[in-house]
Parts: sequence; structure tokens; C-alpha cells
Amino acid sequence: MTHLDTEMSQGSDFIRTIIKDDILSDKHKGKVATRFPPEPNGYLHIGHAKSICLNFGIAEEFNGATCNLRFDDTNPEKEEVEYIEAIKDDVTWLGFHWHGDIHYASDYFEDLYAYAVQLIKAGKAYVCSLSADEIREYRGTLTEPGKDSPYRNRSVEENLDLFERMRKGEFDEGSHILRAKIDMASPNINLRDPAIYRIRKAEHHRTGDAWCIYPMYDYTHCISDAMEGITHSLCTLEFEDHRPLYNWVLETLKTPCHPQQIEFSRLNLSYTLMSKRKLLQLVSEGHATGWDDPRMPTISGLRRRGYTPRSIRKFCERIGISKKESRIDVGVLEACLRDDLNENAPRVMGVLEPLKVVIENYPENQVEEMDMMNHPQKPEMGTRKLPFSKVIYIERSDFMEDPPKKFFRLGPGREVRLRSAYYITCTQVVKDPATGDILELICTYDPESRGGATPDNRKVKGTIHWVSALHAIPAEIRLYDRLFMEDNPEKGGADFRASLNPDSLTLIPKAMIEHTLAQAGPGYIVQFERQGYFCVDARDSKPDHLVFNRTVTLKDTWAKINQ
RNA sequence: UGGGGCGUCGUCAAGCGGUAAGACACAGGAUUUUGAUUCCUGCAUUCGGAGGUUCGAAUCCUCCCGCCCCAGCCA
Repeated sequence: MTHLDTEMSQGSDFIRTIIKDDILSDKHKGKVATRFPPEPNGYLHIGHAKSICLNFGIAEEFNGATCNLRFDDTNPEKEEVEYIEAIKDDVTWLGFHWHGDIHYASDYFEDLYAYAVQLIKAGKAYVCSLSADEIREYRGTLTEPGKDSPYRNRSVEENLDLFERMRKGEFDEGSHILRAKIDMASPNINLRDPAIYRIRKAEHHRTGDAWCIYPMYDYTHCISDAMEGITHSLCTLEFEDHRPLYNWVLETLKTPCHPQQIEFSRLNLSYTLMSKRKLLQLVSEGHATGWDDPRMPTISGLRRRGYTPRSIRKFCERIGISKKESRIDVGVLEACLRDDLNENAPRVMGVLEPLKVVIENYPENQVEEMDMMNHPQKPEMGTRKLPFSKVIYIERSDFMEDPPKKFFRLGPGREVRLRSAYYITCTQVVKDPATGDILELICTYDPESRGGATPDNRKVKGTIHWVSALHAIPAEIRLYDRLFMEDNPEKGGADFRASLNPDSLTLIPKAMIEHTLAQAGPGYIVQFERQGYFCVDARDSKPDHLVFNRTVTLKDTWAKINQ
């Protein structure tokens, strides 16, 4: 059991409360079935993770419950198989398992068509031949009722004939649509004879050219849910107004099963965006290098950044489910990550900005093997040996020529501890006479302090990390920061590009890291002590050119004090 | 100004008529060979506002205020 596991319970939110009540009242014969229904028109992001954790989480928590993965692929113009594959990978990576085979709304096209015919026969749907513009005009406004389409009272026979010919491809796109006949005066605009089928002569990624009419979301989704025997159809708030339509379709069609749609608020995260359209824009305009850019809030971006499935799941658990619109501080996500990585990431040393240190009293060609703990709180994670020699690198920022009183790292005449090695004292600062830049430090070491303690027990406040110049290996390190400078990049309708953070990526072409990392493979996550958690970039790292992404920094109270 | 929602700590979020959980953040302090971790401590006399019902209200009623969503042949 870890800190993360023991933290709490699966929370109880209003949706789980409803489900528990339904189980108690035997509403669905004790059955609980959810579904995660992405449209394959983009990559999944952390907001989808919230929905995934909810739907699949419920399936895991309730006895005998299931969760389907269903692709809502009714718009062939926007959907691609590439996205389908990416979505499957993401769900799997998060550690969830869909029930049975993957479902596709397109699997139901034939059924959907038959249901539409049924609707027409019942006088509940008609083919409308108004243009898109005309339909908009007839729809009325938010405050004024709409008016009936002149085609609203076509005979069943004519509707049947027209609809069949729509399917056969006899008509151009936009010339006719099939509409539900509900109420043009409804205060709910979704009920003003909504479109349920439109003509699209587009190739579908799964059905090819078998169809040239495609069903609309509102019509498709509820029937798909019903066909799969879903009991609780969970979606986001903006579909609340669609619920009466969802119910109308199922009631009118008298489907054998009538799932309950329940809405919850979508996730917003500070300093980032959460809409597929805008994320796509970040990619297409080159503000991000791709959907899996480590700065992206996509699942694939987070994965590449070094986020773990566990940290994302924990995050989704922590933020809860409600109907309140909210924006969660990214700090919460980072805290979940740190909780997990602190527990599980092995510690290593790496110097991002090397400053050469020559230990003048250390024997010229001597090399000692120092024992290092792989995790100070977890001896079971073992130890490793690190070579120590006369010339080492330390972090440039760990030395100050004129340090303030509270700075307890290295300075002229000051003594610090090199982690798990020796105490050193700075005796000389070597500078470039022309520029005044510090070139290297000359130090002495205390041979008595091997391992990091001395017989006299003298106190050394600072402990800094180091690598042996002779043994360290170079690595490229990418320091990531938030993509946007604004908490809400779209505040007041602003163009989010105006608040892009120019420093969201800082490249360190040649950091020096301990040799034990030479074989680190893609995705391997470590803590570079005192700096943060880093992971081997799965895309660009090569054995002869290691690339690390900074996943998240360590908390740094010193930096905070310094502000 | 039609319809549908939502308003509990800086940010999330429990609470469901019996006298404000928890998390993140923040502020102190202790321990520490990572200024990390860990560990203590503090952090809403008050639940958008105003009335009312009640012995008792964040929870019930009334009115008001604020915010979000809806007029795609997108999902």
C-alpha cells in the first residue's frame, strides 16, 4: 500500500449516489452499464480522462458493472482511423478495459435507418427540403417560436420514398434532410424539429461509400446507448438541453431499454486549453510540435512528459464530479504526480548547468566508488556505485560568489557536502580575465568526510549534487513549463495565442548525468536529485543521444523565499 | 428579455433539518546527507444576498443577485 492508495476511497459523487439508489430500487434489474463514447476526431485530453475515469471507474467499482468503448463516428468528414488507434492506446494506457468488443455508432447505421423508417411511418419524422439557411430562419430565436416547415405535412408515403432515395444517393448534399417532427414552438430549441439525417457524400473511415446519409448525434447517441443496454449515459453539461430529445427518441421508438442520461461538468485546467479544436490549432500552427508534445494536456502529451496513469487517475479522483463549472489549479495535477513519483522514481544525479570543480588535495588519478541510495526512504530499492574523482561538475546555481546569509550552498571559503561523497570547501574562484565569468572552482576536500559525515560530527548545512567529470555522460534535457501565461488563456474571449508562454520549453543541449543512465530506455522516469522528475523522451532519445523531459520540478521553498 | 443549469475557504469538494469532512494552495514549527520527502500546527461562527418556516437551516419556502449553456444539415 502506498500513500496514494491509502489516501481515500472512491469518492461518492452525485452520479454514484444515483447509481447506488438505482441498484437499491432495482431500476435496471441490478445492472450497471456505462460507456465512454469519444468521437474519433482528435486526440484525447485530460478532460476525457475525467470522463474515462468516471465511466470505467464505475464499472470497476460496482459488482458486475461494465463499460463499453464506443466510437461516435457519425461525421465522416472529421473522423480518422489514426484517432481511433490513439484513443484505444490512451484508454489502455490509463489501465482500463472495455467490455467486450469495441463498438462503433457506424455499426448501427442499418438499425438507425430502420428506426428512422419507423419514425416516418409513425408520422414522427419527415423529409424537409428547405435549405440550411431557410431552416435557420424557420427555427425562430431564443425568445421567439419557430414556424412549421412547408414540408412538415408530407405524407408518410412521400417521406418514405424521399428518404429511401436520399439513401440511394439521388439527391445533392443539402437538398433534403430528415427531421423529427416534434414542436416548432418549443422553448427548447433542440425540440424544434431537429435534423436526424443529413446527406453527406463522404467516404466513411469504416463503412466506406456504403452510405451517403449519416445520422446526427442526438438521434444516434440515445439509440446506440439503448442498443448496448447502457443504464447510465454520462455526458457533460452542454448536453443537458438535449436530454428531452434523447428521451423523446427512445420513448417514441419504444426501444426495449431506456438509459438515463446524467450530466456533469467538464474539466478545465488552469494555464492550458481543453478543446480538441483549439488543441488541433496549437498543433497545426506550430505552437506545439504535435498532439503528443509534452506541453500538451493530451493524454499522449502527458504520457510523453512522464505523467503516470496512476497520477492521472488519482487526479480524477481528487477533483471529484459535480455540476459546477470549475477550473482546477494545475498544481493539483502536479501534486498527484509528485505523490506518485516521490514514491516510485529512483533517485539519480545529473548536473544541468555544469560548473567544473577541481579538488586540489585529491590524488591525481584516484577514482573511488561511492555508495548511493536509489531511494533514501526505501532501502529495498537498493544502492548503486558512483565514481568520484579529482574533477567533478556541480550545478552552477549551487555556487555564489557573494552569497546571502541564508544561502547554504557553496561560496568562497564555505564548506558543503557532496551528496554521499565528501565535504568540500571552496578555496579559489577561477575567472575568465576578459569577461569575469566563473570558469571553475578550486576546492579542498576532507578525507575524513567520506560518505557524507565526519568523526567530529560537524554540521554542514548544504548538500549538493555532483557528477565525476571523467565518468559522467552528456544528455539533452528539455525543461518544460506551462504552455500559457494566463490562468485562463481565453479569459474574456481573448485569443489564446496572445498568452502563449515563450519560455514553455528551455533546451539544455548538454547536461552531464551519471553514467548509470546510459542504458535508460524510452519512458524511464527518475528523480534528478534536488531538481525534479525527468523521463527519457520516447520519441527522440537514442542510446547515443539521450533526451530527458522534465516531468515536474521538485517543490522548491528556497526559490519561493527568493522571490 | 424564451428554455436549461450552477452558486459551500484562494482553487476543487463533502454535506441531503441537528449545529461546516477532505484535498490542493497558503502560513508557522520539527526532523532531514535532496532547501525534497515525512511529521505536527493554523487556515469558512459560516455556506451568493435578503426575508420566512422551525426548538434548530448550507440543507425547506419566497424573492433577488451573479455566472454558464442552447438558435450546426458538429459532437
